[in-house]
Amino acid sequence: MGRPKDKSETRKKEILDNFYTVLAEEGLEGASIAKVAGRMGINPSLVIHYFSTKEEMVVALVDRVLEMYEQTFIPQLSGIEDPQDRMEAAADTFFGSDWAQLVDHGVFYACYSLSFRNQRVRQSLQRMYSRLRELLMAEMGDLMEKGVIIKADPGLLADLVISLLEGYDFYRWIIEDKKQRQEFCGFLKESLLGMLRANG
Amino acid sequence: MGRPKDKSETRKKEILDNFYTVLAEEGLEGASIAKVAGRMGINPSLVIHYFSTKEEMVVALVDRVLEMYEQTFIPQLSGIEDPQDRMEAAADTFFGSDWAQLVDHGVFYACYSLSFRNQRVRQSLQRMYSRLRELLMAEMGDLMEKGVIIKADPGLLADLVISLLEGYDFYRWIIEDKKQRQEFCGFLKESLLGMLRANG
Amino acid sequence: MGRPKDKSETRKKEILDNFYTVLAEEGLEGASIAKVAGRMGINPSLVIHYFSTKEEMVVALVDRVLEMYEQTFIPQLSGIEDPQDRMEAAADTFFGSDWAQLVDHGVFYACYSLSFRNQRVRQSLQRMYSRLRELLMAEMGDLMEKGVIIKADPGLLADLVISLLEGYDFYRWIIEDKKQRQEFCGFLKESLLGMLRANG
Amino acid sequence: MGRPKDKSETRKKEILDNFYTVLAEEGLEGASIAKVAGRMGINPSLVIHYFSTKEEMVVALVDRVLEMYEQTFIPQLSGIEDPQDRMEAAADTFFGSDWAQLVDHGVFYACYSLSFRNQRVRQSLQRMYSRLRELLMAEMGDLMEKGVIIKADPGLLADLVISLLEGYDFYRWIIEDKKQRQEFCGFLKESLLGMLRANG
DNA sequence: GATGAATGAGTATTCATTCAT
DNA sequence: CATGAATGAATACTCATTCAT
Repeated sequence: MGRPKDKSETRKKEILDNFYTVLAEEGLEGASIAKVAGRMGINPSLVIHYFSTKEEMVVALVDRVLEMYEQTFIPQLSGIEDPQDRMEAAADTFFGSDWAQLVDHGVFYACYSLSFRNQRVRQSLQRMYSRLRELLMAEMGDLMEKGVIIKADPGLLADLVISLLEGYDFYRWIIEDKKQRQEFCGFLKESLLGMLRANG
Repeated sequence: MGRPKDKSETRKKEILDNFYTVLAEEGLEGASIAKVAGRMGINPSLVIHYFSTKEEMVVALVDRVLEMYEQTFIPQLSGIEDPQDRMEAAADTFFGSDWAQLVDHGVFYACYSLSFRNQRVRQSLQRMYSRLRELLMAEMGDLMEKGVIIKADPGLLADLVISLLEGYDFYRWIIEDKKQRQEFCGFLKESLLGMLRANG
Repeated sequence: MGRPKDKSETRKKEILDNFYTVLAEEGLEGASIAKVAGRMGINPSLVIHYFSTKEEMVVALVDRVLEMYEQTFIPQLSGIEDPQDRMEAAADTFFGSDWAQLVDHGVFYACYSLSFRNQRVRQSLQRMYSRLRELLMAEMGDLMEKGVIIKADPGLLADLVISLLEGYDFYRWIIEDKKQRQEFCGFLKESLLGMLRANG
Repeated sequence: MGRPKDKSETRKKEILDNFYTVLAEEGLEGASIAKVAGRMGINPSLVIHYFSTKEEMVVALVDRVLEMYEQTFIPQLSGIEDPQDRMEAAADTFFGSDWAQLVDHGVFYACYSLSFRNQRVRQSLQRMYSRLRELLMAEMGDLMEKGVIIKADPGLLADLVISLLEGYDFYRWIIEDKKQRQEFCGFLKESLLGMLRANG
């Protein structure tokens, strides 16, 4: 089945991989079709042959990056029976180093940055976060029912989790001291769990 | 006094203002010396006469932007006698629209983005956040003494406030619905205050 | 055969020809990619498409110029049976007007000048002169055996010939008077032959 | 006397010295008023204040360089009584390292190179060489009278000396091996003396 | 005598893209 | 599918020079 399409698909992926690397190394300002092609040892026109336009390539990359995020948090938020355990596993995921190192920080913020001028990029971002939010909401609802966490608007709770998570991601880069960063990470996780956990 | 220096200084400011606008409109990838000069109706080489390099200009812009932030949060965090009131005033500042609209979002994240490849930019960012952190720590210490907030490591509390603040700033852009955004803002502020306020 | 390569090669030659002319007319300081392209009615970026850098183009030009020299003295130093005749033919070549007008004087000294700051250019020059020296040495050895010239270190004799030749080339440009120049040329040739010819 | 003019003169000299250095380091293509001023820590406009034009500065430099040559060979060719000794002293001067290192090689050939496009530069060169020639001619005449050297047209002999000298200067740069260069130098000097010395 | 503002043309090089092969 | 020729606009930056102070 679909042999020719396969080749095209793998080529596209290959190109996006190299574009990703260039983006990580040189930022939005420094990323160019020529550099991507240069890294691959192919002709720049070939890159355009696959993506027809630089914008198309950028959008494809953003989608790929966001997909990577998605495919990480989806499996992590399931599979554990005990709700209390599951909640903590989720927190571990978000504040763990796997998640943080999943996508190059510079690349992610380049995408975010781009969303201010590129509507398609912004929509991709919104789609991704809305899926994450939905997942968190379902989770929250479940945990509430089981009495593990406070009873509140699940949507707002999800928003809270997301912003804390992103705030952590953002601020982590500012803290240079490794020990301080680790302490900060632990404290943030505890604070979040404390906030959610119903208590009396 | 200091007439000649004045002219140079005002010119530099003028250039940075225009650079800021270009950056807001076209992002890092689209910002160029020629465009800045074009907006001002001057010759590109004059821009270079003042900032001998594009990098120099970028760094100057970053410093200017961060200074704007700083000069906003410093005065806001003082002047109110009653500690309880002051804490709420601070929260209002951070989650209020003034703060959010102080610096163009795209510009701020362009600066942040740049910090991944430009050491000087990163250091400027770190300097700014370290000042904010210090201020918050002092504030926290004070509030703790007065028994208004929970007793905890003031440094960690400051970190928590900063990440919540930045998480809010980040995520706000994703939420398109205005009403949802407002609700989210209010909820976040309340959550923060709730976390800080000594439980009991 | 080799059609595609042909096109590239001829284009490159075409560019070098025009570069040569620009160099002759405006010197190293005045030669620019834009001027070369301008002469050809093509886009400057096309020049860079072929020689990815100005330096690369310069080096190619130098090699081409030196090749022209080489391909002139190689055939001249052979083909005549009688050794005495051959020696005089060689002298005629070096001090004749063909050789002198082979390569534009200004261009040649521009290349030489460049060799002080560009290692590759210097090496090209050295390679050319070392070939000329080898040829002369072989010739000298032959002439010595046949008793036509003095017996001496052939390497040193070759060096002597080369410096006299270059001294002539250099100084010729200083002498404005045509008649004086011709007399000087004849005298130099005779002096050289006298020096070589075993005295009596 | 002439205080203000003095300052102006020393300033000019200072500028030319720095220009010379820049020329030696970066060649004709790389030399610019800005770089000269940069080296001196003064404003580029000040350089133009003294020389009004780049060309004027270049011409002044050429004259200065040639003057340096002149002021070296003039004193060397006098002061020794015995004619035989004087001739050998002269040869020592020309083929000695002092003369060779007097003016940076790159700078000298830059000047020579320039003479192909700048009439004033060419004339300066011609003036210098004509003085050298005159001096040599007088010397030759004297030596002929005294029977130390061959009887021939002194003008042609002077031309011969000059071209051998310049050929040596030119070719020395090509020979990389130090030992070979020294041998070559000695051989050239001997050849010259042999040629001049009355046969016998 | 010296500085600094300003210009305008010029530099090499890079860019995304199109087209023919 | 892939290359290479070609373009034209853009990039940061340098240049010599003028002018006002």
